[in-house]
Amino acid sequence: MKIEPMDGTHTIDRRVARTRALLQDALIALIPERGYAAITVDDICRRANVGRSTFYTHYADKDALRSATMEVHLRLLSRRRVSDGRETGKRLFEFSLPMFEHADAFRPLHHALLATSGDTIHDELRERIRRTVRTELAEKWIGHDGVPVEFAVQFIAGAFLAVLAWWLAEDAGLPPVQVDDLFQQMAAKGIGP
Amino acid sequence: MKIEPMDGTHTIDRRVARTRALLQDALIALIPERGYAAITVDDICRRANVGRSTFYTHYADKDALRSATMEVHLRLLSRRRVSDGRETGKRLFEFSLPMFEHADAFRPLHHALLATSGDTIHDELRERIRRTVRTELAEKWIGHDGVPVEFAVQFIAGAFLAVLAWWLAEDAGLPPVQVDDLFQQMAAKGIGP
DNA sequence: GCAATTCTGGACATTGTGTCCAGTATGATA
DNA sequence: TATCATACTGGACACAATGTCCAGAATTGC
Repeated sequence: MKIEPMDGTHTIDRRVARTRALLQDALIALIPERGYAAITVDDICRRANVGRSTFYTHYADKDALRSATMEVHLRLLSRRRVSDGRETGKRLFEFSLPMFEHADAFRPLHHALLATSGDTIHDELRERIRRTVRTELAEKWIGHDGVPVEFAVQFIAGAFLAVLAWWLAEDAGLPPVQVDDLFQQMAAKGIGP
Repeated sequence: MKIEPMDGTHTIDRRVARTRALLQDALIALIPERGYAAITVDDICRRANVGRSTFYTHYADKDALRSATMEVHLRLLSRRRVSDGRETGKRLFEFSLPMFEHADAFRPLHHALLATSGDTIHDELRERIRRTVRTELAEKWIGHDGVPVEFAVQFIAGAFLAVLAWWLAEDAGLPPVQVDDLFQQMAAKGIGP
């Protein structure tokens, strides 16, 4: 197995490229079906029509394959962002549109990467939070500007869980009331002035 | 093994209670150390000083233990919210403060439940998004009202990923430009008028 | 105290992992 | 097209973890 040049200058053996592509595609195809955790190396190989021992000459394990797959596509994404000529400037969150566009173009991949099936540990809690937010918004929120309620639900629930996780990881202690204040404030007014 | 009454009316065998508590505590203690995925049933039992065969008389597998553990604590949370007498009214997101408070009171549990260690599938992407947001905010954002930059990073990154996942799951197609618009709008102005 | 229930440790079949190898097929190069 | 280097293959192996089962010991509820 030749070492792949970092700059992508010269091509690698066709067989290598073929095998890796088959394995990556197989993984992407399988994730929505059973969820990442339930997939075995053997599953991937059978789907890809690749010998199991071959798998291990390319990737150390299932996680390595996943990482490599992500790496390839996120690299594509960065390249696109640089080369598409939109001027980079003062507008906040310029990453978002290219990301949405890339996700749209590679739906199966991104769907696989973000599917709740990937890992069940957060899912129950997430769903619970979403339900709560949904209920509150339905009762007290006058949707405006054609923002779908469900969009707001996802936005708020996602932000909340991220903040909660961060706050718990940082032992440096804001008291609960204070984090909550920040959350309420940003949920209500956003990031702008 | 007696069936536990749904209403919690009468108590169960002391041994059962003891064993279950030991197992749940062991799981919570182990998650921050190795991450949920890497923990084996045997690990849990050794930590809890409980025979492995005993484990299986209480829970079908590791996931069942996790679910039960969450269930117990989320039940506590709902009960608290109802009974703490804060009037429920027009304010949005009343769930958040009780949740922050409960998380603070049961730090190890919630830390364990939300730790990125749980499952690695999203983590690389999450971290990447956070980095991007962090960079953009550092360059273009005049933090205000004493909102820590890192708080904003977590808030925005969390919201973005949740929205992205939802949009990909819903095949009903908003075009990328439109989702992005919604995202930008809500990130900037929040949910209020 | 006594019957009922739970805990225990060990054995077992099963599944998935990761390594290794000798033989075969295929691509790169000239 | 010939030849050499490299990649693929399938099967065997040791190992780790899962989930089931059991008979005996320990604890509990009454």
